[in-house]
Amino acid sequence: MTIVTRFPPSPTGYLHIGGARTALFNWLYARRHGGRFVFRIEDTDRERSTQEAVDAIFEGMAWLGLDWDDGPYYQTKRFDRYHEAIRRLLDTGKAYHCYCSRERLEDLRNQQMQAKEKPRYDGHCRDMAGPAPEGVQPVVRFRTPQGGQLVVADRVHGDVVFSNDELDDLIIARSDGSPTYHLTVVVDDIDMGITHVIRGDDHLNNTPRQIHILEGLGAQRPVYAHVPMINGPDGKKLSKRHGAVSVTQYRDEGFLPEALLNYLARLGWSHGDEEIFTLDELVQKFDVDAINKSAASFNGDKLLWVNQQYLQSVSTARLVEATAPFFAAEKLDPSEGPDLHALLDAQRTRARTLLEMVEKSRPFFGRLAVMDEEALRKHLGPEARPLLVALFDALRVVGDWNKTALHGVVEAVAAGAGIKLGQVAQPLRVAVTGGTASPAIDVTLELLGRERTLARLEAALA
RNA sequence: GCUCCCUUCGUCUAGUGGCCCAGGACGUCGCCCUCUCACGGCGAAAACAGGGGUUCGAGUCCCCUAGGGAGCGCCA
Repeated sequence: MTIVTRFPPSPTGYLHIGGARTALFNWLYARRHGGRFVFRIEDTDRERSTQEAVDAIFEGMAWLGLDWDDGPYYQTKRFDRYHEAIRRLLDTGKAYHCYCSRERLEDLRNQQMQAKEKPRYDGHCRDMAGPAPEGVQPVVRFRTPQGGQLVVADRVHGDVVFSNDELDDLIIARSDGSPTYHLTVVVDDIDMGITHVIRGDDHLNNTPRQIHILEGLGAQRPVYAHVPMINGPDGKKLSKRHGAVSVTQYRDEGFLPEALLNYLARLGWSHGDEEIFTLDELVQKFDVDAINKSAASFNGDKLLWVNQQYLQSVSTARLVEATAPFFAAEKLDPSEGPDLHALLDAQRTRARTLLEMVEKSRPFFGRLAVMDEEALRKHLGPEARPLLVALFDALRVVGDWNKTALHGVVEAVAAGAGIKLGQVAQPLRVAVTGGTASPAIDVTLELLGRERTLARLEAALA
């Protein structure tokens, strides 16, 4: 049997962290088993669905590299199928027309709430005999079996039993004839041959209703796996006030998609003590049975660490490619600086994001815009002058401008002055980069190049 | 309110009755490396929500309590 999973976002906003993880799990599961991953847009809520949101979701999926084998399907283009299903349910007596007014429903609801009961439809029209009321556009309700229980065999939660009496006869078609959510998902999942439904556990309570409809339509139940939610760092529901929730925000902040994916995979899922997984490893090792049951809190520090791990291990070519947008955003022209490969290799252990990597590379471009005042005071006082002069003279005559030669020069100047390497490296560093932190001094000088180094030393002396 | 779900260090988690006076990772702190910042190495503090059972033995099984979450819409 081919395994078919799906990701069905409703386009009411960007692709967020939680959705991305759900998509990832479905994608991984399909890839792992050589199955198919279907992508579907649940846009039946025309009030809230927007084209911008559809585009944003595509953008997020593309950046993450989560591709699908089937779709995208749009529910708004599948109304014929939904009407057909509703018709069939009506014809087989598994659904019925309900003429109750919204007012009656509202009153019923209030009464039940007041009596501290669970609000649910009372089945008023369930067995209505006689002619239909005049001038009322009815809704269609599903006839939920009464009595007995339904057990959802969930791959992460185990068997969850619901008593049918807790469920009421839900509306599957509105009075304007349009289908509602529970009906559309079920019809879609049947039509698209979905074998595994992996989704947030906020849907666990909805599952028995959907199973009833599904079986009412004569279909086989898929395998269900309800994964725990992702909360904000404070353990509360993830929202904008927690900072970045959209995956494209992470892209813009300088995270590598593979790092985000790695981090997300480890939220609610684990494989022994392993932390870093390549995508291939994830595909190989991911399994819904290893998903845990409790909600996870999003931890930005750990994401930063994971990203840093990737920054350190990724190829230099990848770094060049990935930092390009950030150089542009920071208004730095890579062609006006040192060899990019060498630069990025020197910075890769010093940054946790691509953005940070580029920001820290600023001294290697153009002229020194900002100088760290405190560093200047501390390292470039009058006593540093003779040192800088010696450095300038020695550096000016360096033949081959490379790390080894430069290291020799700095060492020689230190020896000449009878001081430690650090005592000359630090003033030099400040003079030449404007700050106290940079790659090793010889590497820094090499990256800067002869011209820039000498010019800055001269400026510092003046 | 009713129903369902969840509960191991601050956080992500390992753990499927004895291998656990609970392991790894992030973060924190200390030390080492070191020309700075980092990387890296070593080490420390830090948890089985509480209470009852079952068992020779419970983080692991059962029950209760507490706390958290979700669902209960002519939203998805």
